Amino acid sequence: MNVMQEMQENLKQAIKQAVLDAKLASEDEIPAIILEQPKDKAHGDYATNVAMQLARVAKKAPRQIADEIVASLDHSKASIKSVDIAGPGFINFFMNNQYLTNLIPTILEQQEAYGSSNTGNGEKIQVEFVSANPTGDLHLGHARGASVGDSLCNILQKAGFVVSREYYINDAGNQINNLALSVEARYNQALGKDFQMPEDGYHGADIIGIGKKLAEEHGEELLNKSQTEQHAFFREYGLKYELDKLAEDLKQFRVTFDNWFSETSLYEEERIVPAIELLREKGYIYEKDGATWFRTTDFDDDKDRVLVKQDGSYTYLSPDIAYHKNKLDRGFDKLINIWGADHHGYIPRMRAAIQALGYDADTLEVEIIQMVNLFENGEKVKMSKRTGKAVTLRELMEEVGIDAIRYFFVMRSADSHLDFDMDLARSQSNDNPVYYVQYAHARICTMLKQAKEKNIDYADYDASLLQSEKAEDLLKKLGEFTQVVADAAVNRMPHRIPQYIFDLASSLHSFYNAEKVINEDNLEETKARLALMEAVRITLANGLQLIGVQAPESM
RNA sequence: GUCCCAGUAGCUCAGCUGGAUAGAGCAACAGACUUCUAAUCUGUAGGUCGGGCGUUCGAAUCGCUCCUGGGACGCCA
Repeated sequence: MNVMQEMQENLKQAIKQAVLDAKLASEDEIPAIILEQPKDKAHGDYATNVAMQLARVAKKAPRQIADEIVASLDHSKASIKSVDIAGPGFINFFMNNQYLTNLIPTILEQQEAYGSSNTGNGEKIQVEFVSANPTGDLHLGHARGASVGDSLCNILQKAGFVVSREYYINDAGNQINNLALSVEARYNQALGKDFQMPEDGYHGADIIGIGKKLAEEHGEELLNKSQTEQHAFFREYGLKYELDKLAEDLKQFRVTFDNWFSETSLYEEERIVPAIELLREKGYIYEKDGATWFRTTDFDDDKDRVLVKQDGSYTYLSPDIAYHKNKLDRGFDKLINIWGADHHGYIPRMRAAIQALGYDADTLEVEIIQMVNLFENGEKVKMSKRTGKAVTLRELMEEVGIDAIRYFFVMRSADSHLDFDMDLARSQSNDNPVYYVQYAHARICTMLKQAKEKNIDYADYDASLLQSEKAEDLLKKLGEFTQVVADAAVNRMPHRIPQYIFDLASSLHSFYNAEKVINEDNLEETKARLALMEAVRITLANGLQLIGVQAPESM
């Protein structure tokens, strides 16, 4: 627990005690004390609505209850400076902000670790994200999933969860046959032959590239192989090429995985039949119309689902059940899947599987990432996988830059549709929020560098000299960081982080414009301010790290 | 037809486990660089929180209903 949380906890305890002392309610009638930070500073540092909540229990008017609570309150215990009663019955607390200065030594000592907590208590969470089919380039939707997924993982780790990042490779289904056929077609075309693309072929530029590469490396020699050999070759070659490219693009995007899980391995290790048989033993399987069905309607799905088709092959759900069983067998407490919005209809049957396997439905959480619309020159850019015209992550990284992409995708809540404005993301101007935050970091670096050049060592700073309103705003903001990270983790809301660091950067810029940090006529104050600046720098850098954005030392 | 997401300032969005006068960025307007980076700051203006009904001390937030936009409803993956 850091100084902020400790102080809030003390305050809550003091309020609770006051309620008891005033005999307004019994121990178990008291609701959880909620402290909020009022938007208006005139309403104090913290406020509680407990008097209103108790109105019914105590059968008194909220304001009268508030009066009685305040009268019983032990001011000395919780760094309370003064108390007000306002509005319909809010109790506003003005804190003795001396405690805030304790934050600076804490932050300077913890460095990269500042913001971490044990909120997750070591809970083991597996996060599966991106998992794009290895049949083409990553596009905007995947980029959003990658940004959100990776950031969420970072945040969870910082909040004390144990995280494993996983990518599920769909390398077994029909789409891989189509990939092989597409590669074959592009290879033949590259040799100048008239060769039609298959019906459900992949039209991306990457596959044309594979065809060309094969034509250069092998000439026409591949055509001498048998049909089966050719198909197997194109399949393996295409798959490897696509996977290497996916991993490379993601790595460049600063996203790496602990595990790449192959769907084919489920077949090779014969995990699918046992998974289905397990469900059969539990009575959730039946045969109808020559197919094998999973009775998902036992668990809130609107219709039952086929596992084995009439022709004996599996539907997509079968390996997926085996896969999730495997995940659970690996001992994770919680599974988080990050899916595109077009898969949301798939959630009920997957949760049914989790429950049929004997786990709580909420062992599996699915975070849905809503659609991304791309705008350029004020117009919506059409995206189509079929024609291969989609804007790829790679193109985007080259044109816009990784920092801006990652910031843009994480700054909005994932369940909102997102309009990605190419021109704004590309612009190196003050319209672009990512630069605003980075600039704050760079500004601090410049100040610290200049202090060093002037041989000002602030190791013996006295933080109690930071008494101005702007400095106090900054300190309060700094103190919130740990809680913000914990909330973002628990509620799976990575977008809280960009919001927070934007606010922190704003407080920094405001402070910077109001007060000169380096003032050689007042060394003591300078030292205190330099220490404050370093604390802000560390916090900004830690926040940026969580969302995979760089913290430049100069701009 | 059923289900999911969204509808908040001119634009893009926060706020949604119910709380005080609904916030931010951009755009608009007025100011601030002999000063540690003006990629900044200070201020002004801008709203029937899609509509209606309900729940209660109190609703952008919860419930019902309707409207609008997007998506999903395969023995595809």
